[in-house]
Amino acid sequence: MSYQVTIKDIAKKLNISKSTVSRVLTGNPHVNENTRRLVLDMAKELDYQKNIFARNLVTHKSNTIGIIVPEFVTSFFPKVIIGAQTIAAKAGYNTIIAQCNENYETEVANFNVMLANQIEGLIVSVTKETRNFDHLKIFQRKEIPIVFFNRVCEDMDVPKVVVDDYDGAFRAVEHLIEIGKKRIAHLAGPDNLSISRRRLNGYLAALRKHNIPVDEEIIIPYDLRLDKVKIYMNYLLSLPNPPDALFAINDPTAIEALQVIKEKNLRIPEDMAVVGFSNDYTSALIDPSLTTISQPVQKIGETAAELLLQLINNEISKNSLLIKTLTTELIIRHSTVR
Amino acid sequence: MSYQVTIKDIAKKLNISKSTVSRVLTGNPHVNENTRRLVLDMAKELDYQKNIFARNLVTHKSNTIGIIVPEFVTSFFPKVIIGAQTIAAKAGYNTIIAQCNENYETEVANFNVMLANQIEGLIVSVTKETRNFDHLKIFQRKEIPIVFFNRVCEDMDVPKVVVDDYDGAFRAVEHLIEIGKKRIAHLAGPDNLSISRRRLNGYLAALRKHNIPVDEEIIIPYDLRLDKVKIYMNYLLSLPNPPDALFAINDPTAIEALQVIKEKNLRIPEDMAVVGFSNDYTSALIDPSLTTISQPVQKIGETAAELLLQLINNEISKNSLLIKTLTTELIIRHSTVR
DNA sequence: CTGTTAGCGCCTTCAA
DNA sequence: TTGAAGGCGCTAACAG
Repeated sequence: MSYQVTIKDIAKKLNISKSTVSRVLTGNPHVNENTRRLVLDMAKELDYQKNIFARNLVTHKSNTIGIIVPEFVTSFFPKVIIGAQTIAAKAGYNTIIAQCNENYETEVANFNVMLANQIEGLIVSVTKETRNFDHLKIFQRKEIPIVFFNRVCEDMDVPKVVVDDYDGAFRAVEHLIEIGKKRIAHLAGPDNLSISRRRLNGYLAALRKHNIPVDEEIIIPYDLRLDKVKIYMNYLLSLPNPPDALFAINDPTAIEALQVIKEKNLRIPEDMAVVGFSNDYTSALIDPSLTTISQPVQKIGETAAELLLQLINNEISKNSLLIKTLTTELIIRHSTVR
Repeated sequence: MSYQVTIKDIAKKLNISKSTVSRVLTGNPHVNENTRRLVLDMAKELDYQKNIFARNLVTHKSNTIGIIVPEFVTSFFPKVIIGAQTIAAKAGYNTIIAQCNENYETEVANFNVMLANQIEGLIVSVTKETRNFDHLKIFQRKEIPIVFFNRVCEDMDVPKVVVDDYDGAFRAVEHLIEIGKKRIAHLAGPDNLSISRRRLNGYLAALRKHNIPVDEEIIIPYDLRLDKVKIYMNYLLSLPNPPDALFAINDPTAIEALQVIKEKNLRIPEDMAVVGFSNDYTSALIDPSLTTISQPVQKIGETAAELLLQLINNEISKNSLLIKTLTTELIIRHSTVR
């Protein structure tokens, strides 16, 4: 690391005390307007950059928040990050980003990185493997505020930003019913993720509302590993009484399913209609284009960051069981309507 | 920020000196095996976490590298980051990630964030707007090593990780020629990006090798704003002598182009064959699937990080004009071959 | 092998 | 309005 200009250097050059220089640089008002100018000019001239490590050490503040996401492959989480980072930056906060490759161990490791960096608050969406939340509880013990989004831990008493998965799923399935489908399968997510459960419940509610019998045989929870989709679709399509529609937990799953259906030369949507969830970039482009539920991705990140900053600044109580639910939108495309 | 356990606390509890505790914690070998155990146990018991700000302050090392990417929307850059982060983590380095929304001002701001965080090295791919590189030169002046990847600044004398764009483009175009195409258009990138120029050169070389005349009329550089693709495609297709194939600078561009061609009810690949570059997630899924050049995405990140760590550790000279060129692969799909 | 000491660069009393 | 001094938590000599 090369030499860095310090407050001492500025003080020496100007032949004044370090404390005066420091006052100017911290925005302390009790400084002569003249000396302030002098210091500021000199700081600029020397290209002074505050040593944040020294500042953090003495102020016990890191001015940094963390974001931990389960993966980086779909565009969903990166877009959420953009939203969160924008808000954080406006408030003068740095952001540390970590992704977990959908791996629990990595998640725990990332939490420790956050701890080591003394972040003032954390925005999290957990991996699909995460069933144990002890690593999160350390943050609560240390009173570092946390905000969940998307994949939340419902048992934990912290603010969450979610979309109305129940309602989205409900409308997705109701749409399938409205176009005349009678036997709707569901490729569900792992039930440790609350989004899986909420979407499943929306699915069930829509069936019930329209007096369609629920058949456990065609409700398949899986671990979101896309290579499994083919197996489950083959199973569904080989049933004596196969489904005429599919509601998939998310778009990648739906897209995988579409490939299998196409390989079998079944007609979409006549033989099998498909709805996904998320409105991924790809969904509008594939053939047939995918009917799906879109989420306000960037807004999710913004909302989470706003919430977190309020918690950090004690503008809202850490214990307030705050859940921000954003709305979704049904986007109808050719996988359900020709 | 809540109370943090310090070396002092451990020392007090064990009634030994702080320096001994510190020795244990920094891996200094000159410590009695017995006291070492004692300290380690107590550290664990108290859940001690080293204050990295204090450590960084005194060691003048941040143990952190930075990665700046132009955008976060396509999966390319996030995947590169995964690769880089893996290598960095193995070497005990933290990673700070910043993305620029393809915006020059944001890029400059992000460079300052990196500076403020005293990163020991930086991995960068610049935005499509970046034509001025002064913000990079500050790093050279401070002797903070930089490694470029993908979108590099060729004038700067720093190591770079690229794929063989020239060769990839060459093979893409040669493939079009081999399937019988005679008039191949090119939607090129902005010429401030070297990848644009290298891919253009590969295109030109392939034409020349096969004695196909170069027609400037059907070589269109554009600013990578996808909404423009429609305009350019309409132009190309309305020419009195329209092209029978297209080589697009990247997959998103090619995919946009496919949409336009399909809307016009032209046959792909008979009337118009298309090749992209990158092998994005979507490319295999759209209809027709897109022939493209795939890049070893994660490997790019890994290579960049390895290079950077070597520079940081002075294992290679900062001035060595090092360019790592990774190879690409032609992936033939239905947009060129039925 | 262990303890003492002196800072790293900054902020913040306290006194002038 | 300014200066001097102490300390944040840690590391790294220097003694012993």
